[in-house]
Amino acid sequence: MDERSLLLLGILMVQSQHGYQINEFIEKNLGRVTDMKKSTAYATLDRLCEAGDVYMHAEQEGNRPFRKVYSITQRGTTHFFELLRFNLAKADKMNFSSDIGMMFLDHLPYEEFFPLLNERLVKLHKQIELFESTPPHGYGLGVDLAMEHHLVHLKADYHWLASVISRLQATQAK
Amino acid sequence: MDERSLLLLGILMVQSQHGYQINEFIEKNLGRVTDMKKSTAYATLDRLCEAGDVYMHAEQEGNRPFRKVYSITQRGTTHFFELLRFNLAKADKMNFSSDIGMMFLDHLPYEEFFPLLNERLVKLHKQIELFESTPPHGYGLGVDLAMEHHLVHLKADYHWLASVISRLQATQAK
DNA sequence: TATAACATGTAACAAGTTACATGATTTC
DNA sequence: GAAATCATGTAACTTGTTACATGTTATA
Repeated sequence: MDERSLLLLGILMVQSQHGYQINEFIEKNLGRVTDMKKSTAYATLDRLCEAGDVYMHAEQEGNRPFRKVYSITQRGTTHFFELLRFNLAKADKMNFSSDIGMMFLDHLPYEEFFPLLNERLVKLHKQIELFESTPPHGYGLGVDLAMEHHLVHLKADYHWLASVISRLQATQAK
Repeated sequence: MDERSLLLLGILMVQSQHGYQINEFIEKNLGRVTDMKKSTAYATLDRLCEAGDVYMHAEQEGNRPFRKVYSITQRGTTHFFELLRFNLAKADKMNFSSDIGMMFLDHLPYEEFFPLLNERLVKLHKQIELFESTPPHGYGLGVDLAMEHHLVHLKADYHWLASVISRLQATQAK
């Protein structure tokens, strides 16, 4: 919703782009930061257009498929800064869907939940490796910080889970 | 969706309860773990009923408003364990809406973003304090672990943000 | 000549939220 | 007698996803 708009407006703050281009940029570079899908982006761009935050004009080079090029308007720029300020001052509400399962851990015997948690630990480890093997984009300080933020939480999650597993193991050993 | 069902089934694994009771339990004790709203719970209970995971019977004590008491069925129990195993083995996909804003930090001058990030830091601090001032529930190992998990991420977020602020300050000072 | 990449969308669906509606009973 | 608590919902809306539809051009 608001974050989707902020994302699109922010991308258009750099330069005018057409929808496909925007979607590609998101897919290739921001897959970790957002999960917005293409059709959502197209629809949101439409909404921003209607709201006057963004201005669209069609372009066509030769016989290539036509494109809708979006540019941010003055109004959109103002809106962007509003959304940005709000977003930066806001503390994320974090809720982790895995906490739901965690709460009911007690219903499974050790032999059951131990391999399950280990499976999760391995998945987290792979995500971290993937992250660390990817070089920084160089799209600017902000983007790098966002990536760093993500990594911090991945690692926190990993270490916590590892500690849970070893504590549970210790309890079991008694 | 699946987590909502898991949550409700898990609550009913302990004992049969009526909707209001379930909602109250969630509101009072699990507000940190889930953001499910009352009407969603009622609707989900209906769906679980239709699916045969849960069995409903109406009760009325004297003249008090009637209640729908839900009990988990054999099928529901099986389903609960399926959902639980899947949930425990799963790594959360984490995306933080605040990362969107972070990415565009560069668009604001230091004098602007510094107080905004500080405002966020204060909010995080308050959340952590609130968390730590609340005694553990004693609803079991799993619930305590889920709370601990939440706190771990809050603290990771806090420390990261503090480090970002001091690094940005250092850059600025040059 | 097939298929990947370019470029846009729509329609149907699913999930969840908000705000409202209802009505009894206990408490102040 | 008013307000809070008990107990349930429904209808309208928002948001987002999935899967499909369309047609061109470069590449293998």
